[in-house]
Amino acid sequence: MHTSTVSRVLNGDPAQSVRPEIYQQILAVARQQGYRPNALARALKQRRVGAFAFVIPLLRNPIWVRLQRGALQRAAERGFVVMIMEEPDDDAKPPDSYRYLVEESRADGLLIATSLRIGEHADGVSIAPHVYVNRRGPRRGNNVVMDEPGAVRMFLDHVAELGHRNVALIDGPADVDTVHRRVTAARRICAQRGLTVAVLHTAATEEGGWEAAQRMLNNRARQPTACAVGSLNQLFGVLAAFRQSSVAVPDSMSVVSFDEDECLAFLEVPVTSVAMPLAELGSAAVDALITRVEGGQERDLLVRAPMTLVRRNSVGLAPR
Amino acid sequence: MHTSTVSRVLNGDPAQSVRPEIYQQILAVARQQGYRPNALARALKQRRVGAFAFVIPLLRNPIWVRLQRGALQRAAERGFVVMIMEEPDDDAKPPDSYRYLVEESRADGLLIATSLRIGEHADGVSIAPHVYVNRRGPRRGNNVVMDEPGAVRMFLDHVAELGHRNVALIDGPADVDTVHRRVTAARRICAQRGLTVAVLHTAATEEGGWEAAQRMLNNRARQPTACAVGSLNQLFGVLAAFRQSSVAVPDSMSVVSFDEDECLAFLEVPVTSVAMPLAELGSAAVDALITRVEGGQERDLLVRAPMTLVRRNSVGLAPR
DNA sequence: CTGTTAGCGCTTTCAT
DNA sequence: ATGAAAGCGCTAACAG
Repeated sequence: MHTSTVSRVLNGDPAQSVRPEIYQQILAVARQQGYRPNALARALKQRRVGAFAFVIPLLRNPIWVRLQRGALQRAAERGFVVMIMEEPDDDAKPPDSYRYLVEESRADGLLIATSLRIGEHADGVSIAPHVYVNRRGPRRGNNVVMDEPGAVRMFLDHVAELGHRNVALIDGPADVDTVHRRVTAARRICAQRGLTVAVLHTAATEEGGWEAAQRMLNNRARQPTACAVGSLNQLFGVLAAFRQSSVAVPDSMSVVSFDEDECLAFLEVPVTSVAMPLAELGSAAVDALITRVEGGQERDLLVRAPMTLVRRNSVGLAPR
Repeated sequence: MHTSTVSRVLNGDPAQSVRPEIYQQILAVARQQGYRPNALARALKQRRVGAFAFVIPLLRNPIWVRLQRGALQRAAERGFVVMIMEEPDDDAKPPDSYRYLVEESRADGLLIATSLRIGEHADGVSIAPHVYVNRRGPRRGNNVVMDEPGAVRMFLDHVAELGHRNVALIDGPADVDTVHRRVTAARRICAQRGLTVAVLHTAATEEGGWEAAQRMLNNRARQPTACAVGSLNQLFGVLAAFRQSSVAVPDSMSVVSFDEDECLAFLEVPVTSVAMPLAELGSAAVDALITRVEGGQERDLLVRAPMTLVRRNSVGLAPR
């Protein structure tokens, strides 16, 4: 009287055709012996591992942990484990290179959040179920992103209301997808409202922020009075540059960060930020991937969870 | 002429008893068809998955990514994949609760870097191969840690040389193992040298750092003139508190961080830090775990890679 | 209701 | 030097 019956009981077979006494007995013995079904054997049979691989750039940027957290939690809820694969920030491999995880059936699908650049992707992951997180891949239907234009609008609404007419956007390299979307949105919205916007692309590091801020300050024409900064790391550089050049925040320059982090509240001038729904992005991506794995409808996803403007002290009235 | 032969060829069977022509042919076909052995089936047979689980607290603290990076890279070099398991910082589960990953044979072993507190651990993981990373577990032989006393000494040497006699240590809760080791070392070394040391335990957050710094400043007796701070997050709070109380850094107070991060160079007063060998810690932990999985000698490990004092501007001569 | 059987894709004796 | 066969631990289809 065995193994298959046990299997049925432990998996709660829908056709619950097991005598209650046996049922209880099996459960009891299993619990008592601390029995664990071997996930490998099960996966081998069912052709489904119950695991995803999440490819992320290992950056010193707290936003990724929020994203990870959202994804890990949702995956756990839905019975999947997630293995994080590092993408070294320097020499980034094409997303393609993680396909092997699915081919070896170590993973059922791929969550891809590399620092992928536009046009950089060979269309190679297509065979394996995958979803691009916070980036758009080569094909429609596999992308889940946040409302970057909405974030930009939130920044512009806030500073325009305080009288700013000349703004700047300090952000990462132009070919990074998120950056591209923010920049495009900024240009469009500013054009509509008759604001001028300076866009400064630079490395997503403290050093990069410092350099871009210098560049902005040295440009004589139409000095911006408000600027938004793409990442927390850049923000430190930007603030340092302003400090060094004695540009007072917010009196001469208003500053908004697109990365929210608690440390912002403790800086010399607490910095206002736009808090994006990163955890929701992570969980939405997992849901989307599960849908794909189960053969569901492919479609691009815009995470609609609300963003919020976290008002601190780095934004003020436009000078003069 | 089949499957077993193919297996032999692809695994480079030591008893290389395959005719060269067949050998080449198999290799060619395999490459051409993009054949990937199914890791599951192999694992099932060999009773070894080629995967580790790394249990990490998902904190907004960049030190973890360095540790992760070290571990992931080393694991990849040695043919293992690593899945990161989140340990929610609030309600931390006992390390025991990840044993199931090994029992289900999803992982060959566990790297445990939870915010484990002293005495909190049921001795439950013992069955599964595991290694405590940057923390000491209940049993000897499974711990790999860094030289925290060395870091403390580096701080004390540096400030003592500049004439400081009263120092403080602002760090996490007393029952966190790393904190415990730093505090013990600080007390011992200070006693030896006739320095006084104030120890302030607090939450490992900006808020915690702020609170502890206030507490330190409000204590009338023997004001410290130099303090070390356990984590980057706390550091922001500490600096904010000093700023608010008009305590000049480094003129009235020297500050050293035990977390190194590039952003420290861009703060209003660039902060000196002790840079710990975190990547080496990660890779050493992986090596140790592989040793255990392969049934090798168990022993505690102290990562000996050099620490360095990153001198910036937050440390000065003792006042008066 | 429950036991028997086959097979997931691979490695590993054991024969040839 | 290679093929045949068994089996890792599980699930699913089929008998009884």
